[in-house]
Amino acid sequence: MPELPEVETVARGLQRSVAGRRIIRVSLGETDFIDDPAVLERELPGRNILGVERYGKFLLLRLGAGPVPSSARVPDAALLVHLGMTGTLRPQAAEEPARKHTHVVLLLDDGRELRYVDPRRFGRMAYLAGAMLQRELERFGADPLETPIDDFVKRILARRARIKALLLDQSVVRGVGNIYADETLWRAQIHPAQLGSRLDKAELGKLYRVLQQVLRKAITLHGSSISDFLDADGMPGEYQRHHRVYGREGKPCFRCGMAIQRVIVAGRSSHYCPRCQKRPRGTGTALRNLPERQAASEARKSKRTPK
DNA sequence: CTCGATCCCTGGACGC
DNA sequence: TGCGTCCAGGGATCGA
Repeated sequence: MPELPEVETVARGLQRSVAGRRIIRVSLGETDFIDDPAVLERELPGRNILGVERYGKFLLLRLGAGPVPSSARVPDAALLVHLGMTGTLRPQAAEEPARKHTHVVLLLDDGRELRYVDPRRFGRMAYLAGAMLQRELERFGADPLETPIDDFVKRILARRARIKALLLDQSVVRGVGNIYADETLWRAQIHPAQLGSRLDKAELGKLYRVLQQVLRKAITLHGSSISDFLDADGMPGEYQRHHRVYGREGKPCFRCGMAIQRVIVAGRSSHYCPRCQKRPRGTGTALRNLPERQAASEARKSKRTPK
């Protein structure tokens, strides 16, 4: 579940530990999560890692020219790495035995290996350069920590989906995932199924501020370690101790004591307080996934799934 | 445009 | 102890 704060944590760690290093050799294991494995093997050896940045939920390893003539004009190039649910990217001593599910190993010029390990292979890796890289990055929306409030508001109001879906939509804002969406909505006291376009100015302002607060606080605590997230130094994050709703179904709301509920909104489990986050008063789709309706939906589902 | 459903994948939780 | 089953989740894709 690496989201923006976790990816930021990893990016900072890698910036410290591998920026400036040169990639000597590439070894691949399973490659079904790599856009084009052959391109990695061809393009990475000899390239310098200029720096490591976060871009939404992606790590961006900026790559230098490598062994091409210095007269040649080299387009911007980068290795994009999405950690999916269970991915880790860490430099390790070459002597250290490779863990199971190690799929990409980049041998560095100092003898260490930058290893990508991902049991579920929900991640993604791609080498992109020039216009291809540009086009790929443009698919994504605004960085929630960088974009001004007017732009944030404009992006929400331009759509008619539920606010939870909009926060998760990487083309609206990049980097927010299920945990931080739920935590933000609880703190902003907005129901996840509320239509984004129905939020008033005050609610949108609060949402914007709370989202930034939550993400910034999580970054300072090195993210949330739910199951196995570790930063680039192998250390767990601490933000999970600040979770108010995520993973707290049935437990009392920190604000009012009511039991936290979990429903499916936008296809994702969504945790919220039914008292603090008032249900949408609107019509139509906004009401579809409320708990009382979900019971009926569950019943229907199990009926037509015999075995 | 937005929705739900489905697939991908493995490990961990759970029931028996 | 050892099965089987379910579930988690981001993102791509497809049909409604």
